[in-house]
Amino acid sequence: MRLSQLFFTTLRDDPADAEMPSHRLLVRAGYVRQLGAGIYSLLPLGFRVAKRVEQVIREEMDGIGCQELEMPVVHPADLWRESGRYDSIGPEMARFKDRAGRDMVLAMTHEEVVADLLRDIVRSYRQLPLMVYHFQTKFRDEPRSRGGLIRVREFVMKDSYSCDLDTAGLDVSYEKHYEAYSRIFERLGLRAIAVASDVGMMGGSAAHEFMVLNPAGEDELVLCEACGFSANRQVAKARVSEPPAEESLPLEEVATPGAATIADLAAFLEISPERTAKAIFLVDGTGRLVTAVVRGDMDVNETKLANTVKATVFRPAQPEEIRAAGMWPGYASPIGAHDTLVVVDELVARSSNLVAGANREGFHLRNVNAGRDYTPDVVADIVAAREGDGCPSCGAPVSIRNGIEVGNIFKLGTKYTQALGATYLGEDGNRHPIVMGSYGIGVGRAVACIVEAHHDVKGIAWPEQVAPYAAHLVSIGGAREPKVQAVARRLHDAAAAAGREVLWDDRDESPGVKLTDAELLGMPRIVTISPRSLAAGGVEVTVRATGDRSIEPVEAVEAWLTRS
RNA sequence: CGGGGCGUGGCGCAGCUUGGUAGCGCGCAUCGUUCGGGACGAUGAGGUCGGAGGUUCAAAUCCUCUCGCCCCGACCA
Repeated sequence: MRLSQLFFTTLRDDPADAEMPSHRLLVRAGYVRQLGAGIYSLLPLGFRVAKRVEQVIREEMDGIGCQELEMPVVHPADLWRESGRYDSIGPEMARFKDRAGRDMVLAMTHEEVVADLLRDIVRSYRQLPLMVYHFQTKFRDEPRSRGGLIRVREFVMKDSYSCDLDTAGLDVSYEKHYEAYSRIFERLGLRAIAVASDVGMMGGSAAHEFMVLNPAGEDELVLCEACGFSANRQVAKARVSEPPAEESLPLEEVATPGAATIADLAAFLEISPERTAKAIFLVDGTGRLVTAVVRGDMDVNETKLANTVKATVFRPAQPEEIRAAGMWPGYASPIGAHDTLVVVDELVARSSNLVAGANREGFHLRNVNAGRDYTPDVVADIVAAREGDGCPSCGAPVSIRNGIEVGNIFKLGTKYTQALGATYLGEDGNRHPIVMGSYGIGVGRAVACIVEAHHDVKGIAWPEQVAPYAAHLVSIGGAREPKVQAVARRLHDAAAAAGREVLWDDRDESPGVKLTDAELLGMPRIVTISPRSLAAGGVEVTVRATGDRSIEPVEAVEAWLTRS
């Protein structure tokens, strides 16, 4: 491909709205262009990268016996009504009516379609197990897109679905995906770590997310260097030293004027925050007030809390709502509370003689003991793991890092097949729901993560497996140097003839421009052809990632470019 | 949805406070010189100042509304 013909342009300046390296470089080097918030075009270079990423994924999916197909982007709303998600999913799903007035949706995912296909096609246990996948555009109207290609609203995802007779079969399919994903990210040049994750609104029994560490990542991971434990902070258990066993002391009210925060309270009473209990008030989707009680030095993990009380969404409670339940914001505790669900963290339940609110402005109570002074409705692990807490597996201190989710695998179970009636007739003569798993990888996000991991101040440095072209020929001297032109054309044409197209910067630009652009674009090898290199015996080959350069005979480079 | 910021030629920006002929750098076009690290000279093209309404003799500039984009938060297979 001649650069003079390529539909692209490089930018000398960083685009004003790009912050992450991947965003800046992909725009600046002419790989992508933004159309709207979270909506991007892939230019020819970007498209080639995406195709190569897809090919890696395709090979690994095919390798585990997953069959490629294609399912629609536009779905009748009725299909989503059958699974119940038409109503349970919020405004992030785009809805519209067709000309006949039928409700339609833009697909966010394809569990329903798979289940619909299964109920059409699968009759007997002999037809299972089965795995299918496709690459398809998804539209999710995220409340906030950000970070260039990292978080977008429209994107291509590889999603696959396993369909098994039972959960034992699901375990096998899940494991196959786990292994395939590990190989995929390895091949893509991504150091992805699998972390246990929340199953969220997808339902199901187990899930892993494949995460790439990145300071700008939106997920928080709890990692243990000692034993390799890893989990999403949303679900990670924290091991904290056991509270001292003490005799319960009598309740004692103490004036704490102005001490409405844990920090103020601890300072005022000259005690450690560990000796206090704090109450957090949330209202769930049904309007129920949830009072969560954790130790003063810890924070509530809303995901854990939501799973504990079977809530889907929370909002912070208003002060009036808290007072209506018999508690006083700033000086609150569940003592004497009513009309609220009291959820107490395990650690608080096991602690003795904590300081907690008196539900009276300016007063706290010493020696509060759960069970004696108030009755928890639920006792559960609801706190967020902290940096330095004990690893739940080995006890060593954990660290907390940000990560970007590049893939996920879910054990779905029978949620969708039951709702849609996708069943098979078993060996036992009975009808059973098919057991599903679902597995996703965002292609564009993977591309962005590869750039995050493979770039320097000069530009991108693609791993060979995903580079849009294996080599970038830079001819120096232009039309004045027929020998240079001839060698460049020979290499370019030979590679093209061998089906291994290379990029050739044949533009009439100064050497500085061409070399700078070559480094920005990031092909694995930059081949410089100039009077100087020819005089030295060939062409100069620079390894983009390392900067290593050497003069190679033209024949050797030609052989390398054309080998299959 | 809450908070903050920004919309001026393809890109990056100044001009706005204090209304009065729209500017700079890069890029682009033509010609000439140059040619291994973002060259130089000359000439030139290109802008409804996001949009609508208002104030005014006069609006990029002041006022109102509106659209879009970015960042933080909330949210999120």
